[in-house]
Parts: sequence; C-alpha cells; structure tokens
Amino acid sequence: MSPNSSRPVTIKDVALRARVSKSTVARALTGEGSVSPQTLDKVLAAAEALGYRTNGIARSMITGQTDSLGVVVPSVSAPFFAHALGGVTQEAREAGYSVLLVSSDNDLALERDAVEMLLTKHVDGMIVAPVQPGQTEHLRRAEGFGVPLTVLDRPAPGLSQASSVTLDNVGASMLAIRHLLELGHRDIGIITEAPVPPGQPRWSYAGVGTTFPSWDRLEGYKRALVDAGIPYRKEYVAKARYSRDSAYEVTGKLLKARPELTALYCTDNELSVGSFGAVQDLGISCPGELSFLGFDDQEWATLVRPKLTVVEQPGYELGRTAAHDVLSAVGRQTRTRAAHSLSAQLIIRESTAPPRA
Amino acid sequence: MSPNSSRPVTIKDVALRARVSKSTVARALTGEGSVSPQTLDKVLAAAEALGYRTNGIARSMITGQTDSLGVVVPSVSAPFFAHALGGVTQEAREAGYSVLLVSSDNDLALERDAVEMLLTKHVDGMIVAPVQPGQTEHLRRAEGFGVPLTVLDRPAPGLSQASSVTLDNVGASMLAIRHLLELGHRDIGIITEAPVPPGQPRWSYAGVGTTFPSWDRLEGYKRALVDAGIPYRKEYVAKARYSRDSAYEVTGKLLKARPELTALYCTDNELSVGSFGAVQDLGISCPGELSFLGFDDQEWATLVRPKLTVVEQPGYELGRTAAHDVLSAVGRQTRTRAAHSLSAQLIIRESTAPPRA
DNA sequence: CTGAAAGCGCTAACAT
DNA sequence: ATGTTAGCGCTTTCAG
Repeated sequence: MSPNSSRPVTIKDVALRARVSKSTVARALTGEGSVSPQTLDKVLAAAEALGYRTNGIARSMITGQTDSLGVVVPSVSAPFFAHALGGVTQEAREAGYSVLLVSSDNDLALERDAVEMLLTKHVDGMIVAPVQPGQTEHLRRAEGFGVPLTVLDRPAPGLSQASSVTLDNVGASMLAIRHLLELGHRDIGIITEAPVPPGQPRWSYAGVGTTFPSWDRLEGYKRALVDAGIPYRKEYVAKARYSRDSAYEVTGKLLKARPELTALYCTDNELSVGSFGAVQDLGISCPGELSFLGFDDQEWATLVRPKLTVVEQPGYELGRTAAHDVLSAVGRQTRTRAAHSLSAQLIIRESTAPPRA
Repeated sequence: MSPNSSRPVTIKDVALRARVSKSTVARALTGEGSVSPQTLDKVLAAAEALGYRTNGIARSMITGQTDSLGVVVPSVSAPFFAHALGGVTQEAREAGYSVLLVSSDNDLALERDAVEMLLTKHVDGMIVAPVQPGQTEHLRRAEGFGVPLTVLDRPAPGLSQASSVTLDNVGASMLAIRHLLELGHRDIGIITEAPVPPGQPRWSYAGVGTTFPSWDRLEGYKRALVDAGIPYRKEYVAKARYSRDSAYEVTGKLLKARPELTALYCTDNELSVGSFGAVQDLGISCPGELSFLGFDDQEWATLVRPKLTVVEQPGYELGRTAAHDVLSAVGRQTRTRAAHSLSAQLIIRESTAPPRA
C-alpha cells in the first residue's frame, strides 16, 4: 500500500517481486505490447503491493512528452483570467493534460522568464495572454522550439505559427452601442482604457484590429455610431487608466463637461466598477437621467440597483477554446494557424432605457 | 539564436562546438565546480549561438527535484481561490518554483486523481484545499511519498505530517457578531451553509475546530453570543445550500418567520449575494430596519447601496502563507508541522447601524 | 510472449 | 581545471 523504505519504489522493485524482467513490467503497466494474462496479474499485484507509482519524469525523458500545458496570464486573480483559467484547466484535464501556471503580473520581463521556464520544463504546448501585443520575440522563440502556442485575449502580430483566441471586441461594442441607439440615445459617452501606459513606446504595425482589446472596443463604438449616421465626437470619449479610481474620476469629469449625454458605456469591468460608483455618488438617477452599460457580467451587475445591462464576455469559453486549440496541435507536424474570435453577448437588464424626452 | 535543425540542441552539441567535454559545459552552465574564465566564455558563446536551453526533465531526473509545486483547489475561478492562487503563484515564483495547477471541481474522485498525477509528476511539494475534510487517504499517500503537503482553507484531520493554513473562522464570526452586539443588536440572524451535502456521510473525529469553515463560523456566532450573556436560539439560524439562490430563499423565510430580527449575518460570499438580494427585493430598509453583515470583501460590497460591512478574509495571504510553508519544507528532512490560522478583518461600512428603538 | 541491452540528456563522483 | 565514467527510471528496439 505504501512505500516501506524511504527509497522510492521503481519498476525494478516491481520486476523483482513479480519475478519478471523490467521490460515485462513496463509492457504490463503501459499496455503497450503483449503480456500474458497471468504475468499481467502478477505484475499488477506486485505493483499494488509495493505502492508503485510510475516516475513521470523518467517517462517524459523518453517519450519527449510531459503531458502538460504552460499557461501565462497577466493576473491569476482578475475575474476574467480566473474564468479563462477555469476553462483551460477543465479542457486540459479532460485531455489528460495538466497545467503549469505562471503569472506575468503584467510585467514583460516576467513574461519572458515565464516562457523560458516553460520551455525548460518542456511543456507540450503554451497558452499566453501577452502583456504587450507588440513584444513577441520570446514567443517566437517558443515557436522556434517547436512548441505549439496559442495566444489568448490579446492578439500577437508577428507570430507566424501561433493561433489566437480573442473576443470579437469590435463586435462587442457594436452590440452595446446598437442597443443604446435603438433605445433612442444619440449622445453616448464612453469610458475606455488609455491605449498606452505613459512612458511606454507605442507599437505600430500594419495590422487591422490586432491591438489591445480596449482599442478595438473603442473602434466598435465608432463604427456603430458611423453606421447609424451619427458623427463620432471625441469629446464623448474619456480615457482612464486601468483602475476603478481612475474611471471614477474620469466619469465625473466627463459627465460634468458633457451634460447632454444620455448614456454611458464602459469597455471593461474594472472601469465599469469605478464609473458606476461615480454615477451613484453623483446622485444621477439611472436609467432615468442616464443609461449605463457595463462590460463583463460579474456578480455585482445583478446586485446593484438598477441591475446592470452589460456586454458579457465568455471567459470560460475563451480559455477552453485556447486549450482545445493547442491540444489539437501537440504532436502534430502540420500546424494549422487558427484565429478564433468569440462573440460577446448583450444582457439587457434595468440600467438602460429610452432617454427622457 | 534559434535551433537550426529540428533535433533539440543538447549539452553535447554545445560541448562539441566549444571543444570541451560535456561535464565542463555542465559546470559552466550550472555554476557548480570551477571553470576557467576563457572556457566559460567559450561555452557561453557556443550555447548562445546554438540557442541551447537546459532540458529540465533530464536535470530533474538526476537532482530529484522538479522545482514545482502542485496545487489542487475545488475551483479555479471562485474569487476566494483565485486570490489564494495569486498568492501561491507569487510566492512560488519568488522562490524559483512553478505551479502545477489542478482543479478538483469539488469532486473527491477528481481530487484523488489530481494528487496521483502530481505524485507522478514528482512535484516538490503540494498544496491542497480538500473537498471533504474527512477524506484524506490520498493525502496520506502523498505524505507516504515524502512530499511536503500543506492543506489550505479547510483543515484535514488525520494527517500526521501536513501543515495547514486556514482562516480563524471562529474568530471571524466573533468579530462580526461582537460588532453587531456593540451596536446594540440582540436578535441576530445568521445564514450559513448546511453542514453536509444531503446523502453524504457525516465525518466524525474527535478534533476541535477542525471542520468545514462554515461550521466554525457558526460556532463563532454562538460563542460571541454566549460570551455576551445572550442565549443562542436556533430559530435564528437558517441553513442554506451553497448557492445564492438557496440563500435568497432561506433569507426570505427567516425574515418572515422572525420579524424581531434586527440584524443578519452571512457566513460566506455566495450566501451574502443571495441573502442581500433577498433583503433588497423584500424592500427592507438597510440599515434602518435591518443591519446586514456579509462575508468576504468582494467588489460588489462597495457598489451596492448601502455599502456593505463585511468580514474580510485574506485570500491572497492564505495562499502566500501556504506556499511559503511547503517551500520551507522541501528538501528538509525534519518536517515542522505548523498550523497557521490567519485572522479575518472587520470592515465597517454602511450596512450596519444601531437597531431602531 | 518475454528478457537483455541501449540510451533519453543531464549531473556527480572519480580520475587525471 | 578538465575529461571519463556511471548512472537517474523508464521505454524501446532487438533477440530469443
């Protein structure tokens, strides 16, 4: 049942006890090759008695597989990534894979280290949500090692082999804005993340729609407006840092400067938190005076009054899809470079209504 | 820079190129033993040129270490565990360890599988948040393999070697109830998780305070009351299944049956969500007619009106402590069996006030 | 169907 | 300071 000595039980011990050779034990235990029923029994019994457990390290050494997936995310506890991670672990487990998790803490250097470490550990595939979509040398290095890679949430241009799994961010915003438009709103404000952290270089590349999620979400806002024949006015867009406090502040300013706004749209959960807080503290009646449309369907969306209309992003599904995609590539020679774009969903609740005449 | 052929670059290739022996390369790369500055340069240059990367598998095979921690949690995306996981990964990274993550999905069988897998993968230590505190054979098996284990969130009696890191659940409730008592409340209701899922066996063991968190939280409620000379009345405790819907329902019933209640305390975030929702929907003014005290400081607590007074549990710290604890045990012969009990904090906001005279 | 032998990539004595 | 040798525990030819 349990190992009697302190030295780990090896296949050799099992062989000795079952009075067969190491190779026979291996065959019996792995199911490869043929073994007579009786010897199979003997071996199994011996293994059981000794509390034998295969040494995965040794096995990996030979097979070249570790049955594990490396995952790098900017934050483990942020709800979106937590959900995505849930999807990844689920899918991985079903396929018999385990997950080697590293958080990059939104730090490019740490992300690089993480990738190197995963390479050293010989993961069979990698999923990474890159900190900076423009910085991808380290990811290219992973590709060079022949490790299947799929990029999650934020696209990574410049990778030749990698698949990507992202939310259709443009579409998500269009969904939101069209809803507001249909209700009759014309003056719609938007709280969105400032594109580049101050002091950081601007990455430029000639791609379409392959940037930070928030850029695309702003793009969708514009497009929905223009499609409806309504001019895009940049006085209606307020850029915040990625924090609720910043969103709180920025919302207050925007609403004061633009009293004609009848609706407000936030492009992220964190921003929604701050922004909605501001709306509440300002004593603005919602949806009476102002319709509010948030991003992400976190639990607070239904606890707050009015219950929030939101754009929901399928975090779990994104994770699952990413895992499914890498998994389908491991062991295969030919790599199919897929670009999955999942759709968001609009959940209409109480915080949006027609504007007051 | 990158591997030129498809065959992985090994230490042998580097040796060949640098015109030294394999062992010299090993010494140069690991820093163990002494190497002349010139050969060091040569080796480093060769490794760089070839894009060499140590094969961690092979190394682990020899050293017997994998520099990785196994982590098993009931859910990856639940806020509490997500935060704990954040703490674990952080601490692990700082120590140069990586995290092998598995979700047990609250399923004992999956938890067993997970532990077995981690054993196979030869993690250097394990952190598990057990699904059922009473079922620990698989964990004992891990101990048998000499893998340091620390149990997180829920205690696991019957383990001889394992450390544990838990919240002081009794203390947490006492904090909450004493606050209510000081405000002048005498009739305090409590919504708590039903101890045992229906159809499950009851685990019994002669331990103190070593059970499900929710049991201890109920215990703290009793104790605070008794300490204050107020009789414990079981008509004031409502047991819910672990779901917001159940809490919602149960809250409604309790409040109807016991209109004399002036305060309500919930022993878990999930239950708080449902319960607070019920209070809102019932149109009960809070804190005017009823004070409400929730568990866990999730983001919704400050978004809802009134802002919630809550007992906050330090999820990140719990994870960090757990990781620190296992890590301190790896490689050591003597195991120090520590039982860390972290304190909760009371955050007083607007949902609690003196009862109406 | 079974055993003997080779070797995965690396490190750790042991020589030199 | 460097090279040689011997494995780590397992899978996998290759014989028998």
